[in-house]
Amino acid sequence: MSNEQPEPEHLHFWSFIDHAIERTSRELPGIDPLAMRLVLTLHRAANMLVYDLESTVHRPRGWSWPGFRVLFVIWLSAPVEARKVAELSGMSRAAVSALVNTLERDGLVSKERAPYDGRAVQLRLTDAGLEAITSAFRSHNEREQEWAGSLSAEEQKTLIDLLAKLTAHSTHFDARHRA
Amino acid sequence: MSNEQPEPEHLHFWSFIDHAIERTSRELPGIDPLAMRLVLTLHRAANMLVYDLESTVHRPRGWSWPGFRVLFVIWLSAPVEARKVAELSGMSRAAVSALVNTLERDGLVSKERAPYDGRAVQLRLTDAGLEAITSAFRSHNEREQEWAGSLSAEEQKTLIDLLAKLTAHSTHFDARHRA
DNA sequence: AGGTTGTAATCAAAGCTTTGATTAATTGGT
DNA sequence: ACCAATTAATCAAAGCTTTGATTACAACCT
Repeated sequence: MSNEQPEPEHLHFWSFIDHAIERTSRELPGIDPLAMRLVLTLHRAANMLVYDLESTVHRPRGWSWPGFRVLFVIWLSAPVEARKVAELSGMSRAAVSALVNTLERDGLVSKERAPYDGRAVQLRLTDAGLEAITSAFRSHNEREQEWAGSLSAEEQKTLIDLLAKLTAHSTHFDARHRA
Repeated sequence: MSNEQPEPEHLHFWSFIDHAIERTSRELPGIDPLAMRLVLTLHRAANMLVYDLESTVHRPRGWSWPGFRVLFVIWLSAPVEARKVAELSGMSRAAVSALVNTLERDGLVSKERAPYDGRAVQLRLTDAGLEAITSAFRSHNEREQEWAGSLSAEEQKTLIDLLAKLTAHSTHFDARHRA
């Protein structure tokens, strides 16, 4: 395995996946290049999407993508326990706890002890939080439409079905998940 | 918009996307539910994949997914400037700078000033870094095969093509990207 | 009632990421 | 030769995330 390829100038963002697959499957036996391309492509697509939505929709409003996700879940299920927000959003409980602190500091979320269980905390949106999430959500969905518009409705459905199948089957080989 | 739905106990990870789409498209006119489902499904699939790979392959070896990504890029393009690593991996230059510091501290990467440009830094793997990345990459690809195995080869190709189309077309509506 | 076990939330330490500012070196125009 | 504009890397501050430990409360069992 040589580290002395002298021409990384010829590598670019769009060609790197091809290069990586060519190089690794040539040099390492037993690699599955299709699985590798699937994971690299999926990760890159999600990253680009998140970066674009965060920088065009959320940061200009003064908040983050994780903050949006938490507000979104609380909006659709309030009053809701912090534990549930973690489950629904796919975050850890500690991450939700930290995030809710900043959202509470910014006046978007209110927190109070559950009357039926002294351990649990119930979360709700404040009026400002409700105003913020509905406005941001519209803008967010407009941007989602820009992205989805790359594909026909049929293609979008196919993509959704394949992704759903991928995640559904992850339960068949004991994929690790949070909590 | 009522926040007083009293039964978030009936919401669960797998049904939340359906609930969110039903609720938002009922209450907010002009929302595109298909675009929304596409983005939610894509984000969730990528998150689950990353979480599983990181917790089964990388953390047990004592490193992180971002560390793996940087080692991977350096492996396939060394000697390479930090700026190029940022471009190829889709990270910011500052993130690469910070990450390379920890990889250097851990003895996996070496850093030296480029002879032809006093600003640039050239990165290479150390022997330990090369050993680490080849071993981790095999294990990583085995896990990728578990995930990809949920789909037939034809389905995998279709999924890759649709994701590639999505990202390729992102250039047509001035999607924001790093650097 | 008392004690064990389990669960919700939070804390602590470490790491990654972001934006914006700073430093240093190169390039290009005059 | 000189000065302005770029460019590479890094720094600084703030925020998010992770794992593992801690605190507080609840449930169960005898």
